[in-house]
Amino acid sequence: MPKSPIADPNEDYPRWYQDVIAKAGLAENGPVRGTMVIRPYGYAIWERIQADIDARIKAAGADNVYFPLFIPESYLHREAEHVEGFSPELAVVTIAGGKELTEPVVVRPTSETVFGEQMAKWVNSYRDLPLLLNQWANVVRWEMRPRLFLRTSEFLWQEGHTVHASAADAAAYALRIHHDVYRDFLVDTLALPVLLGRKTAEERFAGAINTMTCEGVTRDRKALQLATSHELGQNFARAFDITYSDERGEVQTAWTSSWGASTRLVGGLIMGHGDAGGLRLPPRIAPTQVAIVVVRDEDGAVAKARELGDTIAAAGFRVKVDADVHAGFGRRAVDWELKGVPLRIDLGPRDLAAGQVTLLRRDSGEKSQAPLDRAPHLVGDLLDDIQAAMLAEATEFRDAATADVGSVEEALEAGREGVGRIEWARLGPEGERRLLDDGVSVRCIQRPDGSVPASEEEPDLQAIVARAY
RNA sequence: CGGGGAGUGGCGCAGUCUGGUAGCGCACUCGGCUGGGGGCCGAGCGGUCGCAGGUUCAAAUCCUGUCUCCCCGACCA
Repeated sequence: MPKSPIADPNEDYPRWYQDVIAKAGLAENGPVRGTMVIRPYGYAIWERIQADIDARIKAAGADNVYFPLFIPESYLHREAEHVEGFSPELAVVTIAGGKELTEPVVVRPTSETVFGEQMAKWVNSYRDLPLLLNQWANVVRWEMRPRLFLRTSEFLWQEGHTVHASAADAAAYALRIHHDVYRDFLVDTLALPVLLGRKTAEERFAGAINTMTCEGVTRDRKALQLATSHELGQNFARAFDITYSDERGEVQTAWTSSWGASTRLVGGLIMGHGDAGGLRLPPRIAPTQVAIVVVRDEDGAVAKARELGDTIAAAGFRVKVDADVHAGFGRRAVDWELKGVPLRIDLGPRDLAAGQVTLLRRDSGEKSQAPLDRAPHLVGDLLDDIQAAMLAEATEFRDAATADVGSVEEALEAGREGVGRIEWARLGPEGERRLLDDGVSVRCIQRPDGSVPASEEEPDLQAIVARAY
């Protein structure tokens, strides 16, 4: 057995993560610290993530728009908590066109303020509500400790911004997005089981009255925030004067929400499913679902492989034929494994002689044979199986990493090792601060059944605690 | 900002202490042998040693200055 091209995840998880990104060709560091060059394979994954989330957002009734990258610095200052939260990580342009600007311009770290300013103009009557907008954009948050995909100074994301006539409408919509867009996408498409819940005051978005989160669990047993939805109350509506006339002609202040998910999702995918062999992609997100590998160019193997590839592609699957025989079989086998392609179909001399193909699942490593002419019909079921098995495995892993505990000290211990679950009433804000001193945070608060509570005051709430990325 | 390290072919590094023909692995190119899990042999391409100044017959190596990056601690999708 030759040495693995990547670090052992059990020995050095951070290095394993970097190795996977490099060897699978996902991304590289950009020339400026904290920036990221996303390579074709990584971007292909992001494009599929985008397409899926975008469809769900549209199904929830929001329309896409594009707002500017540059925001007047004064906008940020209009909402006190918002500036305070974002000031440390702002990139500010003070010189442009060779001249000092009279008012500095910030590179958007998020767009609540510009949206607020504009939406105030577009909302006049209760008939204009709800106003449901979304944009796909890049944002900049100057980070001290960047990590590819997980935390980069510039990242790509989607940010939704909505205006509603009542607190209840805004809350309901934010929750709807949380469930129908984020949770469903994460579970059904990325096969990542998530913990849903409310953020504590400590962890809440700057300017929000409530933040809801989807937390994933990585293979090194840390929590990773994968998507958030915020009820902004009337904080931004007041700051930007978003008002409307109601049915009786009385002027009312509106309620807003915002919600986002970023390129961090790619990091979540890597850390949620990857193994010692590299990346493992769930079939629904994999840019290439099936790789047909020609072992040797003999007896018309290449032509057979192409024919098989065409048949499978015609059935609607994303397939690539690897006829790059000069590279040697081992090299290519390892490469497809590193890239996490869910299903490999090998076509070698032995297969051809027997009129069969060799099937290899990336999720389990399981190898099997099937008649050549049957292969195309097996692909669909196999990919479905793999998708389901990956979700099941990840769920099992998460549950095994989770411990129910009864005291703050136990919660600290559990949170250091993996995920701890403790009654929120028992932990409380004091316990939360105690955990923070040792690098463990409350990832979210949830109901006993795992659903999102409507308020922190509900009885029997559970706090999920862990170390976080 | 505090503490620690590093700048040498595309990537990863040795050489620096003790100045004297710039090296190794990977990748790349060509040829051959191989071929069901990163295969082997041979031949090549490729570097003003971060930058500036100084010492010296001679500097990757010594001196001075300067810039940059990485790691560890305090913020974060």
